[in-house]
Amino acid sequence: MSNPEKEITIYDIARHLNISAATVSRGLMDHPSVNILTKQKVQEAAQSMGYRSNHLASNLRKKRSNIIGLIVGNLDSSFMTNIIVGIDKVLSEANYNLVISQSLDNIGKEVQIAKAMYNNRVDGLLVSLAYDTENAEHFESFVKRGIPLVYFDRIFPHEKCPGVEIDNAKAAYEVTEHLIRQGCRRIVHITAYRLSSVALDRFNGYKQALLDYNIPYDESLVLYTELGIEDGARAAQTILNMPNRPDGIFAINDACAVGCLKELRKNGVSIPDEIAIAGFNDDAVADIVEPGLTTVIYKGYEMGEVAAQILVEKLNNTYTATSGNKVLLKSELIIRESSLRRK
Amino acid sequence: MSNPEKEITIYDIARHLNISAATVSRGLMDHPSVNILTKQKVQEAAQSMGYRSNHLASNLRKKRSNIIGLIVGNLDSSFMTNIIVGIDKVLSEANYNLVISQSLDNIGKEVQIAKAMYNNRVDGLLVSLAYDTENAEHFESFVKRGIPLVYFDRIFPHEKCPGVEIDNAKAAYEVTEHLIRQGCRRIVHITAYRLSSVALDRFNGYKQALLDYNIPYDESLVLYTELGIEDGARAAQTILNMPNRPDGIFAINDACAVGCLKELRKNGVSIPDEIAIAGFNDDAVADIVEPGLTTVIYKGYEMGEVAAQILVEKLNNTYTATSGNKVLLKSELIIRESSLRRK
DNA sequence: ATGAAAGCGCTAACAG
DNA sequence: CTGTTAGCGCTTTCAT
Repeated sequence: MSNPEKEITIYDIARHLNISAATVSRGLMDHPSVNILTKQKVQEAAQSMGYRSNHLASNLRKKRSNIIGLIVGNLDSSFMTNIIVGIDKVLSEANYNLVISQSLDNIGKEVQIAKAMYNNRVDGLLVSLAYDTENAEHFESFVKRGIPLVYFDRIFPHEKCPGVEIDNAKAAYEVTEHLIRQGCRRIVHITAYRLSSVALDRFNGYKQALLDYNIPYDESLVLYTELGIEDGARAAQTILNMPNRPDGIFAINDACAVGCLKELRKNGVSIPDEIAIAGFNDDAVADIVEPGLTTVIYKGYEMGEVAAQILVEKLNNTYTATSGNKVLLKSELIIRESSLRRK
Repeated sequence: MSNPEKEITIYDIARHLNISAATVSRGLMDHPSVNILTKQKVQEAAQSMGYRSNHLASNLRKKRSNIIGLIVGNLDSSFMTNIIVGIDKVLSEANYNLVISQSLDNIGKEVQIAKAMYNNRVDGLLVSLAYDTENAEHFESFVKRGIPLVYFDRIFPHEKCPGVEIDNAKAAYEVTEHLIRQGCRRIVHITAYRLSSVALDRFNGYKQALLDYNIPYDESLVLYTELGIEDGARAAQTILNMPNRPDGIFAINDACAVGCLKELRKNGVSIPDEIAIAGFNDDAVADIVEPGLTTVIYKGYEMGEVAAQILVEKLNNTYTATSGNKVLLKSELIIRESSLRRK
């Protein structure tokens, strides 16, 4: 079973062509100082002899793995799919391999993955943190070794690690403003149990909008949850039991918003007339649920591309930090029926 | 920037302990013929000196990349997420790295990915084919070189390549049977434009159920689509224009079923009373749409685990083929309101 | 139970 | 422009 045709090496080509292996190597990698004719001969021979380069050997020699690690909370969204497509495009053009792991939004798993990637000698790292990650000590080993690390979406502010994200505060401000303009005065904010930078920024956007529109901030209207569909349903119960029932809800993700919306309707609440609802992310469910969920969309593809591009630049030492080491991408409010009141 | 502490090698440990590098190597990999005391010393030294093994070097020596390639149509589903978790569990225990690529259900991209993985010298391959892949010639190079390949979910029957899937025909039979028992007599079947093995099996299950229940098979009730949400909506239009309107729909995926369901309702069709609908996969949307979509669920985690396990066994040469080289996993019909008629 | 030595296939000084 | 040479860090005969 295990004797397929022998692998061809540069030595075989060298012998065949009566030149040195070094020249073959140079010819293959298109080194400038090789005669164009020799180059041609080498490349033709490689082709016809069925040569494929041995990355293991060249990587060992160059002390690089050519592998980029990607750590995300969860792969299960079209947003993340698009991010990966963007990343993949940039990295494959730059000849890197992508090793993907999902932390399942579990900080313990994230630590473990980081360690594994460190031992596997990835050349660089792209990370979107787990929901409940509050510090980034488990990534310090990379920073210390000078292995570049770029955060995206769920970032951790760090002097050495650029972050690509949207302006969460601004987007959240716009969502809240929209609800206010629809007439909402008591707006519940459903956020994460532990305030990541993303959650915090959105929280601040929410508060700022209230402030600007002279609506008092009411602490009792902020609900801290795990952000799953069921958590949304649970939040709905809490809301139903509130003495002074709110007239608007802004959840920081769609799953939670949808769970909440469905539960409220099940209990006879009219959406958006009694309570208007908005989410965040534009997951597939946002357009499927009835009524359609108002939400914030942002382009994963672009985010992946930008993050990967920065990483490649860091790997090539051509990266020049932007101010604050952050890149902000555009996002957009999508208004659907869950928040649109007929005047 | 790039002078972090020097990497420790087995030679450093050897020197430190006044033994040979060979012994260190053996000690580190727990070789039986090494004195237990020496082993301890080696492992302690490795620990305290901050050693991490260099996979690049050992891989070169062992002529293995330690990388498994995973090719899927699309990462965007909780089903696929679970598959990957299952795969990841088995492979990381077996000390393999996972490189993931998505073909975006595009056969051209799939061919390109296969070639890249071949050149990157993956040790093995796990593949779920793109929707429109009709042959597997682009994987023959792997077979020829004796690189093990295991298909899952969307498989291509091949003597050398085991496939892990569910009993699609049986599941489709059960869906159709359920619709028939709800009183449906004219059941539309929405399937893929190109009949993959998965689509074909489901198609056959559908036909068999009709046969068993003495319902004539009507070719005009079979709709060939691209299976997206919008394609479902388009299918709904086709159905609305049918002279003799059907009373049941069985789509082979949920996205398409949901698109169809929403469009029918928009046109005033009562679901399930006028038309009952069922899908396949239990995507998140199936439980969000109203009415809830009847569908087929199967455990991705298990499928990933089994496929990866088989691959590992093939890599260790301990795999013994099952009959027909196929493994069938369980699936289950989930009945929701989209097909449940009150009697 | 341990060591010496060779070599996996490639790249990068250095020399010419 | 090309060749020589020396490793990258590890594993593995073959000795001892």
